This record gives sequence, structure tokens and C-alpha cells, in this order.
Amino acid sequence: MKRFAPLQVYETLLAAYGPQHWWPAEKPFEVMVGAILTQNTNWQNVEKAIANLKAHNMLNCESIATSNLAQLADIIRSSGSYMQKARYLQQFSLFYHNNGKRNGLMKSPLSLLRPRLLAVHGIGPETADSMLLYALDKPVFVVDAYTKRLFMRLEHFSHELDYDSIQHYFQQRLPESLPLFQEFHALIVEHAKRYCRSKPLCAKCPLINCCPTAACATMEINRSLLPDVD
DNA sequence: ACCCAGGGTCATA
DNA sequence: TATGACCATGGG
Repeated sequence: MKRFAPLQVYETLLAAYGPQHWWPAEKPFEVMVGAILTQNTNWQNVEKAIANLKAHNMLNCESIATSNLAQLADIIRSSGSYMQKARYLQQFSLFYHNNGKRNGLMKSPLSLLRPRLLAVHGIGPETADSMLLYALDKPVFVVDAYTKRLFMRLEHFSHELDYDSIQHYFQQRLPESLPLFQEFHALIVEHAKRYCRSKPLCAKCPLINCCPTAACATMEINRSLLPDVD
């Protein structure tokens, strides 16, 4: 079986799209709030919610933790599922405050930090890893639906695997580099946005065989062109 | 009108 | 343990 190795996929996407610079200059707490708000939600809707929080001077853990639930929900309404997310934000803000914020959290190693984040109601594996990667400088590989779909199509997985197995698969095959993990996840999302939703663009897709539809022109390329793994 | 978006939780079998 | 319902807005 011939297929792109994970590092080759990364290099291909980076060459095609350039660095994405996700969450470059924002404060860590803002990044983590965004990670919760973006759950199953378009990022544009999250930006509105964050701007609204800023406008109310509420983009800090003290204000959110002590805010009125219904009022908070109304402020983040554009992010969808707003009652759920308002509770999630309050629980997380309390956690963040009680654990010494970023400096306090940074003291504990990844092996202890990740389970602690997962223990917060509303933070699952993808949200936790996004926080670790983009706010706490931990080199972890974020697994999302795009990642699963893309590497399923590239024939790395023959069937559905659980989150931790997929994460382990990538972390075993990639150099442990913070900027690489940060860029790779962003590049996968960017790639999916560009090429996995609109068929006419498939002819320019830099990844061979990443689209299963018959209409996709890249399917015509001979599989023998694909390099081996390892 | 339908589908999805930078998921997670909870109830059911 | 493994699916399914549910959350709920905004853009295509």
C-alpha cells in the first residue's frame, strides 16, 4: 500500500497554503474561550461572540465566573448552543482562576495538565488539546473531524479509531515540534475548507486522492505516483 | 429547505 | 460500549 506519510502531508499543505498563524497575538485566556465557543460552530460566529465579550469588558475569568448566566448566554448568543456554552465558560473560568491562571497551569507537566482540563465540564479531548497547543505551548497533535476524514481517504486508517489512538499515531510519526503541531492542525482545517466542500476546486487540490467523489479530478491520477510510508 | 461549522454531554439499550 | 438526541446560531 502506497500513501503519503504524515510529514509529507504537512510539507505539502504548508507549501500550498503557507503558514496559517492561528491565534498569534491574543491572550491565552481568549484563546481558551475561543476553543470552547467554536465547538461545532463556524469560527465567524465565535469572533462575534468574543468581540461582544470584549465590548462588555467580560473577556477575563473573574467577570465570566461571576457573571449572570442568562446575561452571559445572551452575550455569546451568536456562537450557538449558548446556554450550554455559557455554563461551560463559567465552569472553565472558575477552574482557570482557581489554578493560578496560565502561570499556575504551566507549572504542571502535560501528563497531569491534560486530565485536569478534561475534568472540566464542557472540555473534551479536542478542546483540551487545542487549549494545550495554542494557549499553553504544549506540543500535542489535535485530532478533529477533518483530520480523521482526510487520513481515512489517504488510507492511513481502514476503520474508525478513537481519539487517543489517532493522536498517538501522529505523535509517533512526527517530530515533537510546537510550531509544527500548531501549523499542521490549522493547515488541515484550511485544506478542508478549500477543497473538501466545493467540487470545482478539486482539480487544483495539492493532495492526491484526498477526495472520494467521482467528480474529483485528482481521483484520475495514478496511485503509483504516491510515495511509500516510512 | 437543507447542511454544516475548528464538539461534548447525556440518556438509552 | 456504542449509537442517537440534543444544543442552536449564521452562512452557504
